[in-house]
Amino acid sequence: MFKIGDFSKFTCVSVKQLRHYDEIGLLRPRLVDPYTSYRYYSADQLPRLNRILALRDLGFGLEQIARLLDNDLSLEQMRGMLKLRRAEVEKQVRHELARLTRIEARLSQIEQAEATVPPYDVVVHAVEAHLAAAIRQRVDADSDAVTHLFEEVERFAARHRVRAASPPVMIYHDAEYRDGEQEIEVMVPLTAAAPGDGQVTVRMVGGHTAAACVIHTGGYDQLEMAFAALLRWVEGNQYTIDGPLREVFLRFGSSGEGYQLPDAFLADSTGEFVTELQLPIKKIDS
Amino acid sequence: MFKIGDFSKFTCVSVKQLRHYDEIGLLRPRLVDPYTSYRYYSADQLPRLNRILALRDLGFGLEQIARLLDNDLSLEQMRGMLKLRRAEVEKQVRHELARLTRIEARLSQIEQAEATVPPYDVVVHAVEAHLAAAIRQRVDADSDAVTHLFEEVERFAARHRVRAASPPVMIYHDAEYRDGEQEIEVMVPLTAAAPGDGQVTVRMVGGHTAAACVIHTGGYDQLEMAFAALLRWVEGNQYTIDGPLREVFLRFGSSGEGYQLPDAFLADSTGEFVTELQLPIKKIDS
DNA sequence: TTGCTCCTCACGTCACGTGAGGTGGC
DNA sequence: TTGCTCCTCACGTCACGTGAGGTGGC
Repeated sequence: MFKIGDFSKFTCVSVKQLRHYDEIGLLRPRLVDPYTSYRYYSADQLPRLNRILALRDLGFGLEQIARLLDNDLSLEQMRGMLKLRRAEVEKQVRHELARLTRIEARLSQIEQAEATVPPYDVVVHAVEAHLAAAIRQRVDADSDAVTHLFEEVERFAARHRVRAASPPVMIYHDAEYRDGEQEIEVMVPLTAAAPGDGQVTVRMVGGHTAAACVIHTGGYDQLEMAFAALLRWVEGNQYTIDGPLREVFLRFGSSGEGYQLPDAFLADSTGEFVTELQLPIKKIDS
Repeated sequence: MFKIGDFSKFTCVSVKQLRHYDEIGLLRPRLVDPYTSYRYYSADQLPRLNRILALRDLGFGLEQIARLLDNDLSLEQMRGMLKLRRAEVEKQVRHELARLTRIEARLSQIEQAEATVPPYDVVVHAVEAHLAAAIRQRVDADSDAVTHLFEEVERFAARHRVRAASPPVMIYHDAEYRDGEQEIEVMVPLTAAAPGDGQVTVRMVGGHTAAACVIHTGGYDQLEMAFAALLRWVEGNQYTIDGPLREVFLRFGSSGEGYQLPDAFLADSTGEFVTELQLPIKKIDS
């Protein structure tokens, strides 16, 4: 029989750890002195402790280990648990490797002089499907024509009283980005369906499980830089493009911002334009 | 300006997360209504939020991110942080890969019929250096000669009143394991130095930063199985042997157990022998 | 007697998730 | 008025580490 300190010393398991295992019932001391509450461990308990440590080293949680030890399950079950664990660890490794790639990408961004341009932070998030009033057309994306199209869909939504409190969106349906005239779709989100007319279509706009996104602040003439950063990120991180580019107009002046608050809160109404670029992506090889 | 729910929705950041970032001062809402305590966020804040999310995805902690954002440091500093982070993630990956190897080893142990033999749980821990009274000799490790040698060092330690409360140890100095006569060293730990005599040497026994260890319960004639399991584990997990095998006699009958408690606590004195095998190891390629 | 070891609370960790219980705006 | 959204506590997570404050054994 060993006092906790000795047992701790030659097992290389901290006293606190042993007490913790006692507390959760994972490894009870063979004997506890009723007067002093001193814990006494027997050499018999070493195999169990070692089994606990070995399973912990495989990444099992203590509660799970308790079940593994006490139900003493069949080899087949044990094999199942191990394979599950293996899958989890493999996933973890993939995750950390992807993280490494992101870090490398960021480092090389610093190495290159591009660090002197405003830095863009690329973030991956989902894009929800939603109902929208939309107009799709071939126009010059830089022209006033786009503004007119937005006015049209906004008028449509206002007329039917179905404008949802989310920002307007523009989708670039051509694979390539900006070269004069191209196929774009302007739209505003709706709270409920309304009958379309000759110009405006009401449709569900599909979502994406993952899109690489950047926020661009300032005029639209510099959106190209944001898009370039987005493309570099997507390539550098082993993704491939999986859908048309979306532009979300988070702030674009005071007009048409039905989803904004009353004047009292328009503290930032004089600020610059804020636009999010969303590029649907998927992992290469999956 | 957006209410927290809307801001949450199109950033794909949970409301609770935004409140948390507010609480720790990482991302304060542009405006908080003094009457309702409602939080209002501005589109201006999206770049900062995206920066937070991007850094978090690289694995930085929130407190660290706060420092990175508010001190806005030089490119050189940022590069240093990233390289540090990269090193940590690489370490993490190596750790998870080693874990994968251990899981694989355990799986293949199950696949082979060896699973029917008593399962040994191999654990890696340090072996402390310590002072000991020792006798080193070429003898047959299975013979009574070993017992006599232990009696001798125990007598020596008792005579000088320097016996430490740790179990006796035997070291196999030959590279190979058990084949009749070999070079072994028996020893008991001491609390203080004492002058050696013709037979007994007093010396510091070196420690090891890592040893693969198994607990064997039962007679010594089956220790070979434990050793075999140890060797398989060491090979299967890409380690190489880095020192002589050690046998620690954690329980070996009631005699000579000066580190045990009075009779009242000898509840397990009739139990089987308990022995730990310790094989110093190091990682291949490091 | 003095260290040394042991004990039991109790709190901290990290980034939120999950209710409980209550209020403001359409 | 009824939902819906927002608010503030407060507790839980996971495997312990770190004191604080006190006691038993040589």
